[in-house]
Amino acid sequence: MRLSRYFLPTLKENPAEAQIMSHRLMLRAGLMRQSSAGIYSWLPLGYRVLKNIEQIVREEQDRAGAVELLMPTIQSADLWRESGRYDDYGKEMLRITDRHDREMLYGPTNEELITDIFRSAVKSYKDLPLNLYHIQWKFRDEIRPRFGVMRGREFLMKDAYSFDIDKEGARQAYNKMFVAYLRTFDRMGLKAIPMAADTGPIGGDMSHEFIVLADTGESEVFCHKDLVAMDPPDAGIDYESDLQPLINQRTALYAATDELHDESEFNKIPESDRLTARGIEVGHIFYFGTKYSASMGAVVTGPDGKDVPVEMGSYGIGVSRLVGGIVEACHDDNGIIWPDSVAPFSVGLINLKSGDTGTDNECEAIYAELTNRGFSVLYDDTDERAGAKFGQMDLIGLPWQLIVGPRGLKSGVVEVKRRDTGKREELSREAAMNLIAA
RNA sequence: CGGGGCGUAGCGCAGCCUGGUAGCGCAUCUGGUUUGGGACCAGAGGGUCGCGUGUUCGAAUCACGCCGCCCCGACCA
Repeated sequence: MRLSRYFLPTLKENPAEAQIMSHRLMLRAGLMRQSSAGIYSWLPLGYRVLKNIEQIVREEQDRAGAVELLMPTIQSADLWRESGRYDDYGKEMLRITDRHDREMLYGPTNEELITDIFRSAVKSYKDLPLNLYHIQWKFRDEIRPRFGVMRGREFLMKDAYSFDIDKEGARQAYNKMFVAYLRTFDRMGLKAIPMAADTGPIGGDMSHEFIVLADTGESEVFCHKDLVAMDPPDAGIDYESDLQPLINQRTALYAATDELHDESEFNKIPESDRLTARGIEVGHIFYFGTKYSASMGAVVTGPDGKDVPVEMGSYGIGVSRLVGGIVEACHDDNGIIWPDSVAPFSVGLINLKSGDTGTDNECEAIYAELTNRGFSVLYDDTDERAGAKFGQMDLIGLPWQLIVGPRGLKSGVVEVKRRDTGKREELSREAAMNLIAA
């Protein structure tokens, strides 16, 4: 993409309304714009990041055996009356009426809808286990939206719903999602730590929040240091095998958010292994048994010929929140530092003297070859000053910067810079491209 | 919803107290000089001062009402 033909409205100054770093950087780097409180437009650069994150989430859900579908944003109130939540949900639910005065709502979550789909189509235990998910916009009329996309009212969420014949099956479904989440967040360059969460009336140990460590996170978290160092499960992991030992290994060590923090338990950890930090909740998984299947009549016939309500769980990932979460965790004084896997472009190509035949030709050649090799390149072909180009490129945080100027060309080199380490090298064109490709 | 703050050019702000021709920096446009870390000179464009009502000869400025946005609390991916 040529910057001169792109739409990338960056800002040199901090917008007054943005208080935390990720919000400021997202506005300044031209990723998104606020359209009203808690509601954002995604600009081209931010939309690319959002899509990249969404795709990683999708790939890991698919790998774990979940099946993607798409449910609507607008739902009928009738289903919510069946589950009893139409009244319970309160003002957080955006309620609307259509032209015939039918009561509708903008979905804040989809348990009712998925249960309805399930019950109308699945009748036998032989069709289980089943895990259905979608990635769709949700609306929750938060009392106070804040921190940009970290707590918007409209947000993109992946929500998966598992259906099993019994509790053992539900546990395996839960464990699959647990493992998938570890992999998902790791692929985005995040350290996400599973922490026990309140299980509500169901009880048990099957609810976890996944918390990304970031200095400006919303909640304070306490955990054993070793949890941070653990490697994610391998891509080749067999999701049909018994995952419980792996889960046990991840949940044995102390980890809690401030709500569930137990100071005396925490103090049993040797002091040097204690970690107190701040975190952002990016995922939440839980098992809720037959809460919806019982009230909504989602039953399957078991091997004994008797109908039983299905055991369910739900598994959320805040996709749009993750954009903010990643920026919050990955930035420096000069701007964002995207992890390679979610970066909007992998290479920023800077022509230091646009209009100069030498640098123009060199950049065109590099641009063409990198593109041919499958890299996404943002080519700054504008006639801005060098300083402005460098500043903007650091701000938007692409992993690689390739800098082409007349000075280097004289000696046959271009400069390659890694955004995360700041390391620069002067290399021949070919060597530079090989370095990026490696 | 309770408490606090803000709304003046695309962005950041001054002016308001003490009413009298709407300002500054950045950005934008034109011409020129520049060009390796957010340039310089000269010129130009851009505003129903959030909206409404009132007070007044006269309102960005005073009063009342409304709307929007931000921050602190309860809620959450």
